[in-house]
Amino acid sequence: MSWTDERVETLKKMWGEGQSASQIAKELGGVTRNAVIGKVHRLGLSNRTTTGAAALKSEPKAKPAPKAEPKAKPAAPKPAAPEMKTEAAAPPKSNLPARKQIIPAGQPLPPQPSANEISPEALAKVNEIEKKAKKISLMELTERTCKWPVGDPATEDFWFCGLPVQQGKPYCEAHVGVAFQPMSARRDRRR
DNA sequence: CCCTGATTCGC
DNA sequence: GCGAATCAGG
Repeated sequence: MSWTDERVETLKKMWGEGQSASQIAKELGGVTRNAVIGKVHRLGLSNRTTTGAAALKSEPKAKPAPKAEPKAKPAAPKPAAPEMKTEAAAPPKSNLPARKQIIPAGQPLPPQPSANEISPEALAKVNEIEKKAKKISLMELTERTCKWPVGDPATEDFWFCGLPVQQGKPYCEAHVGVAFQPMSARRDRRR
């Protein structure tokens, strides 16, 4: 595949929208995110309002002893970028009255702190995402699917969240929220 | 581990 | 010009 005007346009458009290089690559097809990034650079359009996870803190560090720089590099074209918006990829969401008491717990899973000392927000979030849950079965679990169990294992109404996990954690972001409590009220009862 | 962009360098 | 490999950071 080559960079036709069309493809370049799509690239520019998406990049401008804050899409990640991998997403753009996926969209275009036939190219990898590396190719996209490479092109982006060659095109001159680079830094936008840094996307999502990576490359946020890349700040040109002042060199402590920059005396060995015979090359003159006065040109520093840096037209101020009025774009100061952060990534805004919020999918439209509709609210539905949450139901109560979900997040049961299979058995060997999340330590549930009295199911009420949990951040109301976290709970709300869980209810919210459970509607989006992929509802996968035990065998469909992979290293990167949320392993949060929902429903009663003894029922047909049982499934695992299955959403993309939070990096490192076994659950998706929402479930991580209720699974890993900051530990506060529940002090050590053993001492 | 997964993801992100940045750079390098052989083609 | 292109992009895989590699790097750097979250």
